[in-house]
Amino acid sequence: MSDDSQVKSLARALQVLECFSVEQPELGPSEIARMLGMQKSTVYNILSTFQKCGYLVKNPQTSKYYLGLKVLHLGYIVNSHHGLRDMFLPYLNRIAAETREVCYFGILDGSEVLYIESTYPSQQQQTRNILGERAPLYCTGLGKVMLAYMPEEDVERVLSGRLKAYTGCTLTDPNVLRDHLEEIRRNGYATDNMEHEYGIRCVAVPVFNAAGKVFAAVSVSGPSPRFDPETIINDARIISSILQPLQHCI
Amino acid sequence: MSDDSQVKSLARALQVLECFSVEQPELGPSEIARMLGMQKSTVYNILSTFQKCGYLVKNPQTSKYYLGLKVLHLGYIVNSHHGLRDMFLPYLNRIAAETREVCYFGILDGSEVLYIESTYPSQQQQTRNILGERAPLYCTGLGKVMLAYMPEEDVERVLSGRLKAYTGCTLTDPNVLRDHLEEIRRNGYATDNMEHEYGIRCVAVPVFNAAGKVFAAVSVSGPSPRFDPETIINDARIISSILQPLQHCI
DNA sequence: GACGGCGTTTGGTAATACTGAACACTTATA
DNA sequence: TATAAGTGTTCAGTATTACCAAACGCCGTC
Repeated sequence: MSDDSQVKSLARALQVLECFSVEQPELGPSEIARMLGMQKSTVYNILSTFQKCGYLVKNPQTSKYYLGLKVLHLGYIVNSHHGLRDMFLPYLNRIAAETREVCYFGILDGSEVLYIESTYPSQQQQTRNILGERAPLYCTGLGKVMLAYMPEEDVERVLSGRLKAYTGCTLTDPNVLRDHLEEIRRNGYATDNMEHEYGIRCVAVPVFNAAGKVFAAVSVSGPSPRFDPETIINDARIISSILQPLQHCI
Repeated sequence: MSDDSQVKSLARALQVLECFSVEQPELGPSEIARMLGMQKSTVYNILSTFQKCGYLVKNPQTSKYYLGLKVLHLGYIVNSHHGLRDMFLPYLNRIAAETREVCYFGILDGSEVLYIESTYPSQQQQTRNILGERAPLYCTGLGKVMLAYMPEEDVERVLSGRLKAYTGCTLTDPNVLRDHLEEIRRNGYATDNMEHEYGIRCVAVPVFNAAGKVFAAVSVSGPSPRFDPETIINDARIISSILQPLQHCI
């Protein structure tokens, strides 16, 4: 595992690939070279190789590059291998229908929530793809409920990191958060009181694997006025009962 | 664009990445080295670099590698950039509900259909993720209806390729297919009479971009007995009318 | 206990990826 | 209109480094 057993040019190339984002889906050699402090021509060679292999596509209008459809296929293999989405989707649909709220399914990936799927109470309703989106653990319902059931050392690593305040409601004091996690464990579910986004409240329930460790969570969320204490308890109960057959079996 | 302006080590590394598939989601250095005719230690270095960057994960049980969650994020960016899934999903939900059949949405990618999304008539119904799956053009409803509206030279390139018979119903004679495409253009929709999978029939309608070129298609499919001639015409009409607002606007 | 499989480590050399400058081109400023 | 600053692209030389090959330790089986 020594550093010189790594292919440095590949690591550099992957850095280039990671410059592409939702905010900046199209980039040229100069932009990337500036972002990474690399040579323009070096970036160019990397880009044109990715293009030749189908991972990047060149926009002939702008001469810039964007991520190609080939990466979708890789994502498909991942999903198929994990199989989580397919396994959970029918349950998520039921949760959205019975709570009449938008339902989210996310898994624990390092110190972030990785969103896998969302479902909606009505089929006609406008929806959007969230696969691949990420959010912090400490300020989202999904994240906090996973944090509450994670090993202490992992929790401390998260709490000792930067706790950015996304809204005025975000809990950024590690001590307050520790007490809050204790309360979540008592309740068996977490709430998100507009800690990540203004006006959005949510209720989240953990999902445990066969080894008894939390690895995912399911939430319903919506406009804050709808989420009074009674609704929250009721929704948590609905989610828990629907997810029951999936607990401790993966 | 000469071949030596490419980063060869990157191209090799991407070859390694492409060895992973739905059928073989977990691979070790020896297996990959055999598949590609490369040196075992070379592959090992590439694998461990991908691992360090998060694109591969090592299974500690087997010491083999599998695709990590990071590639999902790249897929998310692609989707967000293209935005097709989000744009089409509400319409696909309506199509599934009104035809009471499973609805598929695929786009043209080279000489294949790339499936983007599927929707189901009932929300509770079991469903599966198809994003990233691919199928040939000449023997699927989605593929044939796109083929019917593609430029002649592209059609000929597909027809001159290998036309594998997936079932006894698959059309493998280029001349028969040419006539068949003419018929599809007359009808405005394509049918798939168990040409790709036994027992499955389907109806597919093309989607055109602002430049008037076909770039995607939508189909409904199901068990063959349900698809009598009358139902087919009716379903085609339903799909066309629901998709109407999306035609020629992308 | 020898063999064959695996993933991993190592050193030396031949391949090659990066540097840096120049190119052709567009856009915007003077 | 001329200049300047930006872009993507090309090219040669050099210093990096990625690959080859063999050996390692480990786990099975024969």
